[in-house]
Formats: sequence, structure tokens, C-alpha cells
Amino acid sequence: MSSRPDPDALGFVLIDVARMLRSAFERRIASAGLGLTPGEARTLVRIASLEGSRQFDIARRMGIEPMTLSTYLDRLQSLGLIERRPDPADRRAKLIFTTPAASALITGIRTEQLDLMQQVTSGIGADELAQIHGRLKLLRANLSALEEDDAALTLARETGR
Amino acid sequence: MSSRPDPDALGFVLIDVARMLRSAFERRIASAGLGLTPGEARTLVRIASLEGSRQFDIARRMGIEPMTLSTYLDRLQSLGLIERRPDPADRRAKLIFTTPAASALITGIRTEQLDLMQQVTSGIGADELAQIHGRLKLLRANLSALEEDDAALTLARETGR
DNA sequence: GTGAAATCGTAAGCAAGGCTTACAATATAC
DNA sequence: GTATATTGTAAGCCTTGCTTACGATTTCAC
Repeated sequence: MSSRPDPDALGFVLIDVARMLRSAFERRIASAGLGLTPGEARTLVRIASLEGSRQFDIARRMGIEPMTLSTYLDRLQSLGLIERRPDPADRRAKLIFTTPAASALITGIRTEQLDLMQQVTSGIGADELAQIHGRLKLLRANLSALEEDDAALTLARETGR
Repeated sequence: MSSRPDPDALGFVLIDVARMLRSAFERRIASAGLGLTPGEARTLVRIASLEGSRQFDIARRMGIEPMTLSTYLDRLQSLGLIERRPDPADRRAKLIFTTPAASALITGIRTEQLDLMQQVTSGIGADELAQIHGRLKLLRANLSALEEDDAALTLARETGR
């Protein structure tokens, strides 16, 4: 039993892959002239699949803080890709919609994404890929649960003190 | 054939998992009182496995720019966890060593890492996990190759112009 | 009904993890 | 010996996230 942590441990590899993926995606989007950062692209795609939701819900779906989403929205809005419309049912809330200008971009994102992933996953069969995909989703769910646990703990500690 | 990109596409899930993993790791390290950021921990672990290398080589192994590594080293050095010794064979270079003070920390990192990964991977069998691990390494290798290709292209474009 | 508490979005500012460009010191090749 | 390549550093930027504090609403308890 080694007492040295392995720099190739699963967690480190995951982080490496994510970092490299992000930077590869960034290079692609840049060279395709789409003018978005990966985070913005991720946000836009998510909005397109939740058309007309309020910001709070989008943030929860994306697993980020509402404030973080708000800054992304500022940027996407200034590019004319999304709209914030007041919610007729709740005047505190705003509903988010994509504009017609966004749809070409969304198609472009999809193309680049598919292309890139095809390169990156070369050498892995489709069925195996599907299995890995499923497992990663499980990891994500576990991590989600963990985050909630920790948040609950922190809350309890603060309240109880 | 949907024309909408899927927010649950493999690439996005990978990035989600990495982000959540990093923040979970951060919470753990913080609550264990280790006083390091995940990036510093990753660097320290890598150095321990490459004891006595020069900065350039460590950076290449980690897949980051030498300058990025340099700032991590500054921090680790100020914490007394590593040393930069002049390379007797090349006065431009410096060799990096961990100090005795680092070894307890490295053990601590390993513990937290194992603990966390056990929680996160609960519900996945050991053999399946090993398979995923291997596949992720393949992804990382593909991404490495891609980065080099892109770098070569950029270089060619600049030189040829 | 009304007053306290929760909720939605925003403002402002910070941290971590990366990058690039420019440069000084040293090595190496011719 | 002079030109070129390499090592590490300085300085400053970007992206992606966070937190804390706040105003405007809405909702709930009474």
C-alpha cells in the first residue's frame, strides 16, 4: 500500500480532462468565430432547453449560484442572444427566452461540440461510451447530494451556534 | 435527429463533474485544516512523485504552462513545503524538492482524496471503476495530442505568414 | 388586513486557476 | 565569439465561480 498519492488518481484525471476539454472547446469556438466563452455557450444551450424559465430555476438546473448565472445573462443579453421578460405571475421574477439571433449560434455550438467529442473519444466504442456517460451522470448525482449534505451541515452549525 | 444541443452531453457532464469535484475537494481540505487550494495540492502531489525535477519538466507533466506552475511554487515555498535548489549542472535551472514538513500534508491529502472518491463513486463496482479510469486516461491522451496539433498549426500559421 | 419573513434578482468585490507577452540570465551551436 | 535557444520570472489579463449585502416583491401568520 503506497503512502504516496497518485497524480493519476481518478479525481485528478477527471479534473485534467475537464480543463483540457474546456480549453479545446474554447479554441474551437474561437476559430469558428462564435464569440462566446465555454461558460456562455453552456448557459445558452441550457436556456434553449428550458425556454421561458426563471433565473432561479435555470441556476439550480445548472448547479451554480443565481448570481453567477446573472453575470452570464448580462453578457448574453448584451450580445442580443437572450431576453429577460417580466413574469406576469410574479413581479419579482424574470423569464428568460432566447432570441431568433441565437438559433444559428446554438446550431453552431452543437456542431463544434459533436466534432470535438468525436475527436476526443476516438478509440472508444459507442456502447462503451454510453456506459461511461451514464456513470458520469451517476457521479454528478452523487456530488449533487454531497453538496446538499454539506450545505445542510453548515446551516445547522450556524443556526445551532 | 434533434437540432438542439443536449445540456447533458458527455462534454458538459464532464465539466460539471470536474467543477463539483473541485469544490467538494476544496471543502474537505478546508475542513481538514490543510490550508491548501486544490491546485496547490495537485502540484504538491505531483512534485512528490517527481522529486528533484526541474520546473519545466513538472509543468509539462502537469500539462500547464511553466508560468502557472511558478506561481504555485511561490505559494508552496512560502508555506515551507518545497525548496528550489539551483541545478549544479545548469545554472539557469532550479530543482524542486519537497521538505520534511510536506510529508504529513501529503498523507493528509491522500486520505481526504480517498475518502471523497469513495463517497462520490458509491454505487459503482471496483472493476467498472477501473474501466472508467482507464477510459478517462485515454480521453486525456487524446486531448493532449489535440493540443499539440493545434499548437503546431498555430506555429505553422505564424511562421508561414 | 397588516407586519414579519421569505424569495427573486442585482451590485460589488474577491479567489482560484489558468493564460500571454516581455525579459534577464545562462547555455549551446556554429 | 557571436547568434540563438532555453529556464525561470514579472506583470497583468481572462474566465468561472463564490459571498455578502440590498431593494423590490410576495407570502404567510396572526
